[in-house]
Amino acid sequence: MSPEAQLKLIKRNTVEIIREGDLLRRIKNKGCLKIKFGVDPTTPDIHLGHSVILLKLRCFQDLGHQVILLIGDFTARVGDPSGRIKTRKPLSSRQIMANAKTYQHQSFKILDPAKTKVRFNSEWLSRMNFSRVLRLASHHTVARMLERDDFHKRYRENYPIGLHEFMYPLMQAYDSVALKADIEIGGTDQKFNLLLARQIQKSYGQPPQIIITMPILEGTDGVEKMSKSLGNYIGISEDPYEMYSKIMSIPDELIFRYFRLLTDLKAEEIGSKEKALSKGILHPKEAKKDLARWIVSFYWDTSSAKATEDKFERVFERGELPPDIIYVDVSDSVSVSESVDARASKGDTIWIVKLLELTGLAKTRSEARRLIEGGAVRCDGKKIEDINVEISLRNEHVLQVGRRRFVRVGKKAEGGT
RNA sequence: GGGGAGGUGCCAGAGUGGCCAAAUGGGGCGGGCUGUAAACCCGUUGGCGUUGCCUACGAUGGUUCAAAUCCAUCCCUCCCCA
Repeated sequence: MSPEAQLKLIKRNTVEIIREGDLLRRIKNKGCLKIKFGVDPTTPDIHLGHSVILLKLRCFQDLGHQVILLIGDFTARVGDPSGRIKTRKPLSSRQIMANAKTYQHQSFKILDPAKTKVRFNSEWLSRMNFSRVLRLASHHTVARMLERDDFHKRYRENYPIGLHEFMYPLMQAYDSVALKADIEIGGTDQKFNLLLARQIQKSYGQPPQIIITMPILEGTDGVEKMSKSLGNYIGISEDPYEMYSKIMSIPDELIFRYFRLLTDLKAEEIGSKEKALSKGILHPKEAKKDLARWIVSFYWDTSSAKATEDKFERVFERGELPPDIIYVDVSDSVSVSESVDARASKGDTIWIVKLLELTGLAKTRSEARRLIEGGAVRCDGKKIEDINVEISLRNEHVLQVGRRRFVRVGKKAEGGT
């Protein structure tokens, strides 16, 4: 593909490319470029927010370039201060390695493993001695470090900044030196770090990398960026139904942003959907279902997407029971049941509050009580009004908490103790 | 090294001897409305078979009939000066 045509594909969805001219020139001169993407293995789960970048990397791979997935196993000991108001807790190296492995595994849902090189920055960073660290640090100033938005904010608001945190951007920059990266890609929140790497590369006599920033995807709340710690994320390894449901719960305003950033649909196609929606021809819910179906098909397959949609329609559009309610056998617990209360000593019944806790529908008994008091609990479709209800276990029951959480309970084994 | 200010629930932030499981806001959860969207309204938000009991306001110990609140020591953070 011609360099110009490549550039056009690469540019799609990017926020900024510094510098575009360099990129074009490098494609012309080198052909195959090394694209670095740094991964922070502090959280193991990849979500759709990450996938915005991973999809772009996939695009590079399809154009014949080489992707380097850089696992920041060493830097994870510091933790990226980006956007943080607090210093991060360092993880154990065992935890980091485990996360890194999961990360790799998940990223291959998008990336082509054959065209992905995985590297760990402990390879070079752990071997840096103090004099080399000093040399690296001498290339940057405190004033400029404090220009970084999050540092600036923390400094101004009297929050602590660990000195080691200042090293984080430098380490990340040095990774680019070690890898001789042609391009580094990251979210817009990484711009400072990405730019710093250019400067450091120059100090080390290397041509500065081209940097590409990608938009930060909003999470299911539609406001904050998608992240696990905020609990507004959609993981790419979540089961299809979970994934589908979460997509259906995003605010309408996000539908087309998701379409653009997360699907391969042609811009014109997305545009025409958008037009149809604003004219009232297309119901937002239908547009969202299209989106959900597309995404689930991408990360799983079309048949599970279809099955998931059926289930969704059944449960939420028609109010029927889902086809695959998880079954919990509570026989053991029944026998152990503290039959302090005479009512419970019949042996074949179980207190509803306890049952909710056992099935995991409530984390604690107090929570179970609250749910019942709030009118959220149903047994076989009938609302539970009384906190003291004993559920007979001679038959199987369907327990429901809220609108979408179901569990079948029963007693299977004969013996027990 | 010297001086000063602080550490409260998931977060922010009141409370300075009993009326405090701790105001208020945010977030979460649940209910209503709906398209499982948003907005809005209501309830709830430490544990426990719960008109009561237990554990909790940085940590430990003390004063007191009674401590988030007073005292001592320790740990941590911030500011100013050097």
